[in-house]
Amino acid sequence: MYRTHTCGELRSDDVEQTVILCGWVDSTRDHGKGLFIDLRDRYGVTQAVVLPDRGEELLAKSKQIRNEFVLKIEGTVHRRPAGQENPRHQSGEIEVHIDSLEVLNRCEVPPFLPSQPEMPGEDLRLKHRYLDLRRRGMQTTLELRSKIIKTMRDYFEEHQFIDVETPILGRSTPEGARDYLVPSRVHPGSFYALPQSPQLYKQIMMVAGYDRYVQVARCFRDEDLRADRQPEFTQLDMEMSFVDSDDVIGMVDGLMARLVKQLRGVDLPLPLPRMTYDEAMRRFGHDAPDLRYGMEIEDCTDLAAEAEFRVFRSVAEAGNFVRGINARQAADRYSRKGIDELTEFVQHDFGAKGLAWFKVTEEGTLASPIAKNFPDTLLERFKERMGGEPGDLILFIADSWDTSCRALNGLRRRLASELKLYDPDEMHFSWVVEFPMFERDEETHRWVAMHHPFTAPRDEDIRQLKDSPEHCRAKAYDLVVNGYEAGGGTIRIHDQAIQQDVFGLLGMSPEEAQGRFGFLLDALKYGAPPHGGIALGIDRVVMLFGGLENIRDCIAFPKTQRAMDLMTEAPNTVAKEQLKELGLNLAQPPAQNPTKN
RNA sequence: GGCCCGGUAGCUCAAUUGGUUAGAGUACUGGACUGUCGAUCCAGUGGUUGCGGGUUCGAGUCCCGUCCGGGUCGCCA
Repeated sequence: MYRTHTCGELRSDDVEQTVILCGWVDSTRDHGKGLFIDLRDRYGVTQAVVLPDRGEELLAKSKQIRNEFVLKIEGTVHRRPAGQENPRHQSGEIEVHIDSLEVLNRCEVPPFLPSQPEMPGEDLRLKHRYLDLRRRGMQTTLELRSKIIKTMRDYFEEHQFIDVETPILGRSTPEGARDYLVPSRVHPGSFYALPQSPQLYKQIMMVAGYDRYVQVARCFRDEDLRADRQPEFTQLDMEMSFVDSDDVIGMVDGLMARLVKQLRGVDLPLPLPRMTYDEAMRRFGHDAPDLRYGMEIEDCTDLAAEAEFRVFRSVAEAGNFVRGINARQAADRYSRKGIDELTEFVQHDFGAKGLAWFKVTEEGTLASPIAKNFPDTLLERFKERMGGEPGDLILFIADSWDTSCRALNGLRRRLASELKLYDPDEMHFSWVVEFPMFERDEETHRWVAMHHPFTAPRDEDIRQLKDSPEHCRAKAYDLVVNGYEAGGGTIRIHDQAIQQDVFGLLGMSPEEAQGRFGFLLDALKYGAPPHGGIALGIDRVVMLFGGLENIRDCIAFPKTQRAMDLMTEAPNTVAKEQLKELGLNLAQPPAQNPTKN
């Protein structure tokens, strides 16, 4: 028998029991005639003691022990001497007096210790992920992840969903993100694509009559990485038949309440609040606003139009916008230099032309280098519109709608973080609904689907599909948590005529559409029920419930910003024979393996 | 692809606006110690300052290039 207990479960009730524990050496404290060993596994840490009276042999053996050795110890559980309990460990009231000890495996001197107080560099953590995953923080996160997925599966099972796996090797559909491609050996020159999501398959499941489908699905997108984006990620993907937006949203509301109850022991009030896309852009400049704090955008374009200040007036006259936010009581927190940094930030990151600012003085007036360009009465109206109180810092962006949205959202997030306007433990759930059906492609000026081309328009917008597509809103909904898009979904088009109209708007002929999505269009002809669904980003949900700042910490084996796995050194070159078998020639010789530097 | 930050001992960091032999904590090695829990005390090993080039009497420090890690804009239906 390897062990009778784990390193996290012994308590004072177990005193006098003979036990066997296995685990890794977290640390040792050598006192000469005896020594202490903290033995660790994923359940906890138990202190084991080699007492001075247990003989030379055991003592000598125990002195060979080093950090991260794998041990099996046998001994008896004892209550610790009074006053020597360690409240930092759950097993801190007891210790195991070692009778015999076996080194199951040695460990080379590790590049870092799982229990060391300083966090090692991320590249080192990823290279030696097996050591990193021994850290308590990673264990906690992976346990949380497992619990979240279990809760999701239980919930959907209770609601009659059926878990169906869909192919990983699929077909490239040139909409959306860049595909990861897999060459076919059997069909030289042809490629599979890894799924960006199981979107089309789950719709086909609906046609097939499996009216409630769910899957924990791995998805792949070959785009640049971010703190919250990995090339390979996991979605909780679901789809339902005979439903409209409210049904899908309600189902996810229930799931979120279940998760919050299960993981935080709190009742989440339902239904979750909803806001339209237009309102989100107007009030927050972003389709996934962080609602843990206020600092909403106010539109002052009408006031700007009255100003002699040319920057403001010309923007207003050109049909653009002067909008601002009020950072309450932040006037003292941002010096002239600090505001210069904010200016550079909005110019550089969002292409804003500039940043106009006012500080509300003790006397209640607006102070700013540009204040002299405004009559006092107008300044007063700006202040009133922005709700300015003494000590506030008011910031304005005068620019196009898009740029002002982007810049103000950027400012809002940055200021909230710097001013600590939110409790990092708090979670705020909401929905953003009624997204536009289409948006203009900047380069080609053609309409492109904002979500995907199968998204259904709102019933009341179908009439204007052809005449004014820009006003056409979709049955689309995003779940937003703390300023992150945690998930998104739509009701799909099940009407052939509408689907063809949408394709037409997107500049796709029926033949072209047939070529790209023929299998889906065919399926939709054979009795497709009204249906819709949603996909939740599980990695992000874990990140949010875990209060973490990047998605890599939620994934056992993540990739770096350059999409490398530092442990396995994937991707890597392959043998010439493998390429030949696939009928592939490299246009360029492969680059030197970058990790070798 | 652009911009920003970082790379110094195994690890985490320091090193005066370019100036002596690049330091500290920790880990590691050896020794001491009967109750520690970030054990303590003593001693020791450990460096191509990511890599390549340049400026200079002199470069960890300045310049150019490059690689790696991170953040971000573009991108991500």
